[in-house]
Amino acid sequence: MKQAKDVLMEKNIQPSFHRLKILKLLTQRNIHPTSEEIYLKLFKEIPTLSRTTVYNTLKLFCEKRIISEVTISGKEMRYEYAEEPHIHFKCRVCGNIYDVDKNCALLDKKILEGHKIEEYHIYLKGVCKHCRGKKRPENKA
Amino acid sequence: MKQAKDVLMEKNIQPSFHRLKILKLLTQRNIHPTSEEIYLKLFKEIPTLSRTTVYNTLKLFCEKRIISEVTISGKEMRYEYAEEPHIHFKCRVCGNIYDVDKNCALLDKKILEGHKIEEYHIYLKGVCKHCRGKKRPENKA
DNA sequence: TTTCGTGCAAAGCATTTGCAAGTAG
DNA sequence: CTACTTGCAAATGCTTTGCACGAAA
Repeated sequence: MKQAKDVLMEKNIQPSFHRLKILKLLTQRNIHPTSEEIYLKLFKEIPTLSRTTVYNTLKLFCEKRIISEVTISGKEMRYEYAEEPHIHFKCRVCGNIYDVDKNCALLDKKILEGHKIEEYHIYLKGVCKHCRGKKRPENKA
Repeated sequence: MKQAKDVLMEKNIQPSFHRLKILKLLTQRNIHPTSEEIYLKLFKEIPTLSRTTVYNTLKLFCEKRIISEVTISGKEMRYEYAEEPHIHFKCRVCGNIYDVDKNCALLDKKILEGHKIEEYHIYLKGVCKHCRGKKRPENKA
């Protein structure tokens, strides 16, 4: 795994303390946090952190294609550090988001019906393997 | 094509004037309007229409699985009347959303890595065939 | 010294909610 | 009469913006 500092330097972004913290948090495997989740988690370590900085940083990282937006929820934006496109699954019972199987022929296509494809966002919804056995599955999200 | 009135009756929804108007608008082919677009369009014919009614109706239709939510934009919710799952493409230059090719093996799967799939949302982003020839493509959305 | 990173507070925008009035069976 | 549909206005929640302070190059 590339060093967080190098990732930023390569994109001509000053590797400030806050930016490094936010990027390191995002490089954890299989997480898709909201800006609020990022803020709350880092706030414990950095009590001076502001939501604005989190938003500014996420916006900057998205523009520089370091992270990508996950719009699976429709309610709030989620973010992930993704080096290659993959598929997301959201469980309507527990609300968890899982990364699943990458072997999708669709992901290889660069042109489809004449349109140039730059980004793939594949969102599946249903009931996850952990919730399928539950007696009374209730929608959480 | 089924009659709008019958679609609602089958789901035990009173086919009120407003509901029929909203449903009929949504059954047009290949459109993915926001609630605001629906409101503005219908407001011309129905000056007493309120945004609340549009929201209430869209929520009801979603719950009854008559329409589905399209979260491709991340900014605002879009809606569509979709009888079968398909793929959406959003052009970052003109902002238009296109329905594309349905032949995706993924769409046949009911179970993936143990998770039960109930909904498919496949969003592609890039530059559409109409904008690819433009001199200075600028992001619109 | 000039630019950049940060943070507060206010504003913005899409959506939801509480409640009251009107309508239909 | 009773339940449902509608609409206004206020509230909510996520995100953006304006602006000022302070640190870094």
